[in-house]
Amino acid sequence: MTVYTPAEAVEETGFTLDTLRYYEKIGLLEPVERNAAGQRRFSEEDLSWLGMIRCLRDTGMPIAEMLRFAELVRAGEHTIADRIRVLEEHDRRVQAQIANLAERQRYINHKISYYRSVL
Amino acid sequence: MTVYTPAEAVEETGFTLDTLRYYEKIGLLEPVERNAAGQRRFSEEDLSWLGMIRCLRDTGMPIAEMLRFAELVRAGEHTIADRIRVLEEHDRRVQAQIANLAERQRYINHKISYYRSVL
DNA sequence: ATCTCACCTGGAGCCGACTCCAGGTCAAGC
DNA sequence: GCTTGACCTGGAGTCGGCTCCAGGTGAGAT
Repeated sequence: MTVYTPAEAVEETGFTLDTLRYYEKIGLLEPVERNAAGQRRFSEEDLSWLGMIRCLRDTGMPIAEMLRFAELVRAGEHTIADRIRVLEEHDRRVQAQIANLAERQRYINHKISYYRSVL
Repeated sequence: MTVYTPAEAVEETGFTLDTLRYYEKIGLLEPVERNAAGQRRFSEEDLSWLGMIRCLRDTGMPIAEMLRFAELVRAGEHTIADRIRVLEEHDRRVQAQIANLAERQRYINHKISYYRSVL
């Protein structure tokens, strides 16, 4: 049952402490355990959930949708089919993002080639 | 020398009219020609530059950097080597974005598989 | 002629996602 | 025992990028 101080959680997750507090405040993170002095002590579970958050965030999922996903997770096992649906849908968007970036990248490369040709 | 009405420019570029006006206001777009009544008439050149803008925007380049690129373009032919540098640098970031998305997508897919396994 | 509709302007407002601040509390090293 | 520094809170502020609004103009369709 390892616990992590705020500084360690920052280190592990790559989020700032302010961001972690913000996520807790808006309910993206369930209320984090506290020590006697009221300081946060993050659990392994918190960190693993934050790993999911990072993944969703970095693939462009808006906070509002992450909140909905968080509620599914909290609601228990019977929402697993729903969670799969959310993730599959998101996966498709990520796929589309990648395709779009690759397409735009081709344009950029054409432009670079053109510039090279007129140098 | 085809010209485009605002509505046509919207149609062609996929930007809203407000966004086009905003881009002109901040100097991302050079002052657009006007007809006698003061209404904008976009040139082919404007549209092609907007195509570039769309590409850079959709690949995540911040407006501040697009502005710098716009200045290079305005400054004339002698900035072509600099423009190549900007685009190459950006291309690398796009590449990194794609790699990152693909990586995150793997995580999402693992999660989906896991959820399927516990259904 | 009149109406409608696409425009125009300057400036305010909005939204998402943080980020910062003031003022306070504890714990641990010297 | 004191200082330093990591942490706490609620709430305000910031930032990027639009988006909307009020009030007005001019041109073409009925």
